Amino acid sequence: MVIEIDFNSDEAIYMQVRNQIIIGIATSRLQEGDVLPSVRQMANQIGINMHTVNKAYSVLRQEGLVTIDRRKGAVVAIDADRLQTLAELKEQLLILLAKSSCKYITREEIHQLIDEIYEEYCL
Amino acid sequence: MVIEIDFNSDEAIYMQVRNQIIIGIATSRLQEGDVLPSVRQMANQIGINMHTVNKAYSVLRQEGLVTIDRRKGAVVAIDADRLQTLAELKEQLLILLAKSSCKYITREEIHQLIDEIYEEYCL
DNA sequence: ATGACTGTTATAGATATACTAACACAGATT
DNA sequence: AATCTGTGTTAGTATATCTATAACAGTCAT
Repeated sequence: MVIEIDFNSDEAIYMQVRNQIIIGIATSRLQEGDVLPSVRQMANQIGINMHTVNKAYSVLRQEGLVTIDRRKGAVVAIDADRLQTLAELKEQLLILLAKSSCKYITREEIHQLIDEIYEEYCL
Repeated sequence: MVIEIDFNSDEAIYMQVRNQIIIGIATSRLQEGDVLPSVRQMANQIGINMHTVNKAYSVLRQEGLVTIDRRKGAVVAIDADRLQTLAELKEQLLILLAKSSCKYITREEIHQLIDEIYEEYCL
C-alpha cells in the first residue's frame, strides 16, 4: 500500500491519506481484516508526522471503515451502515452535481464519467 | 434567495453559503447577470459576519461562478472552463464512489441516486 | 526484566475560520 | 461642492484545526 502525498495541495494531509486508503479498500488492495501499517511506520514511509496518520485512521474509524486496537493497530472492518451512507452520499453528490450543472456539464456526461471512473479504477 | 445555515454542522459557514448559492445557480433561481445581495445585507439576513459572506463570494469567484465589482457587488457570471471542471469533478467523484463502494453501494444505485437528485432538485 | 512494538496523551507552533472595526472608493442626495 | 449611503477591502483579534515533537502507557516476545 504505497501512499503519495501532494504537499502543495490545499487538501489536508490526513485527508489525502484517508482518501487513498479508501481507494485501497474499494479496489480490494486492502481487504476486510487486513492490518494497516502502524502509525509510525506509515508516517516514516511517507515522511510525515505520526499524529497525522493517526488522525487519518481516526477519521476512517469514525466513518466505519476500520477498527483501532491498541495492540494490533488499525484493522480494516467495514460497518455497512447503509442508510447513513446513502444520506451522506446524496448530500455530497448534490453539491457536486449542482456545481457541474452550473458549468454546463450534462446529466449524461455525469453518468458517463461515473462509468469511466468505475472502469479505470476497477471499483 | 433564502439561505439557511446549520451552526451545528462541521462544515464551515462560508462553505454552506457557497453551496447554497451554487444550488441556486444550478436550479436557475439565480441567473447569469443577477446581482447577489451585498455582503452586509446577506450577513445581516442570516445572522453571521460580513466577512464570512465575503469569503463565500471569494470562493465562488475563484471557482468561476461570479465576478466581484467594488461598485456593484457580486454578479453571477459563469466561466465554463470545461476541462478544469471535468478534472476536478472526476477527482472528487472518485473519492465519493470509492467510499460508497466500500459500503457496498453498487454502481447501479449510484446512477439511480443521480437521477433522483436531478429530478428532486430540478437541476 | 528488558526491548521493541503498539496507540495515546500533552504540548506547541502554524494555518484557517469567523469576527469587530476602520478604511477607501463610487454614486446619489442634498 | 459637501454629505450620506452604499459597495468591497484591509487590519487586527480570538478561537479552532492541522501538523509536529516529546513523553507516556499498555502488549508481547525475548
